[in-house]
Amino acid sequence: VKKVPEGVIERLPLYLNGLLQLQAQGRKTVSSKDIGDLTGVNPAEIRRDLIHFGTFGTKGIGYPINHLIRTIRKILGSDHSHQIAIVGGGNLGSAIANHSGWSRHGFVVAAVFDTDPRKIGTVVGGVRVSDVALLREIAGQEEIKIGVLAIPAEGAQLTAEMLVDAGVEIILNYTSTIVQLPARIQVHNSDPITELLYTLHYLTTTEPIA
Amino acid sequence: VKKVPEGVIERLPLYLNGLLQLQAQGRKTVSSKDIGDLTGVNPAEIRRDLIHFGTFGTKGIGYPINHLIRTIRKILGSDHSHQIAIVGGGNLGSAIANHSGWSRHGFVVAAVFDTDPRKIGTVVGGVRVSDVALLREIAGQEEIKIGVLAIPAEGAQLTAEMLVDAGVEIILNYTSTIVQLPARIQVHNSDPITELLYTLHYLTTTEPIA
DNA sequence: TAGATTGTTAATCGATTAACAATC
DNA sequence: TAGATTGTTAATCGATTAACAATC
Repeated sequence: VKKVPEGVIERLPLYLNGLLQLQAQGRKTVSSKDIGDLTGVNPAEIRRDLIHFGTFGTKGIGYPINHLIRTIRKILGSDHSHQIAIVGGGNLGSAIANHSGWSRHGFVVAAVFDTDPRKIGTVVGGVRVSDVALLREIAGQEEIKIGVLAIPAEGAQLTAEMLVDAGVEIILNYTSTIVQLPARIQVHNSDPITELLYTLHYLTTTEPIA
Repeated sequence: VKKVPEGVIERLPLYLNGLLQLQAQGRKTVSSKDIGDLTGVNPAEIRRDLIHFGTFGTKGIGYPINHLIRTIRKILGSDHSHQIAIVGGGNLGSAIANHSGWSRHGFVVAAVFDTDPRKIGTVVGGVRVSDVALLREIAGQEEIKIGVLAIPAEGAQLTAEMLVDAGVEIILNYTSTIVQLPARIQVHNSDPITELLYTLHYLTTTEPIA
């Protein structure tokens, strides 16, 4: 097994989404061109990406869709289940917890935490909200490796550290705070403002502020 | 002016966040090493990135923080205001509308849309929720160029097309649907599940499913 | 057989990193 | 002067794309 570039792994979920969409349409076979049309990725790049993991295609025909989906899931690790914890039971945390797609990809929302006594004990996304003070204990018990930060920016650093203490290895950060954590922890920043900022540069109508 | 690689533009918002954090701490000057420590980007890369836009640094000293922040804002286009529309007034839409950081970066939440008659007319994030049927009219009036999809996956494609019809050029898509739009439209996918999927591959504990 | 599409090679392109002279 | 840090060059590395023989 050779080293697989990070870029390849980043594109696999995109391919998976596209394949699931095509599968739902009843397709049995897909070509790299089909996937390319749907995802915007160059077909040659898709073929090159897939070869890292073996040869599943048939010349002249394409790829068997079910087999390809299974294979990508195995590569990504979404063929078995992963527990996640959501910190923050407000609008954002609720929206994430109620997302309908988790189970389809093997994720289980195992815990939701908040500091607000009025929220603790209520049910969000089918899970009872727990006090953040119990984070370490519960996250340990439930073998949670993935944490979602859906809280105000101020508490991000401290809460991220608590998650790491509890054994979490992947953090999805919805705040604009840049959290400082050990290098082994994967932090994915998903703040809408930061995500939109870089797109502004490509606005065609760069209206001058007269 | 030479062509600036996309990667550079993508990193600028990250630098900006880091700089704002350091500015809040009272710093007047920063080195590329400071920014690198905070953002995880190689200092040499930061210096190379900045040179695309001119030379603002002083050898032996570093960069004047206020000037650098102003410059990055100008490059990105966040030095003047941009109206955004949020489609979906549920938990996710509300969370996004209520985000405290919009105004700090020149964004104005100008409209929130929903299809649910019970939501239309209520106030979310300081904005009255409008019927999606009025999307085209209102988005045109308000000169909205940025739309956020905070709705169930099923409606994503159709709603995205409505946004484009109304003149929107940038779409932040929180659904897992891959939307098909003209190439000139910038779509940024921010579905939490898709974002988490690729991180799984790097989980240290790749527990086999015995 | 003719058309389609893979797997693979070759060519290009851009991004990353290290290193260091210039200079505050 | 000594230490720090930029701007810039050079070397490396990986990603992208086009092209095509192989083959269903």
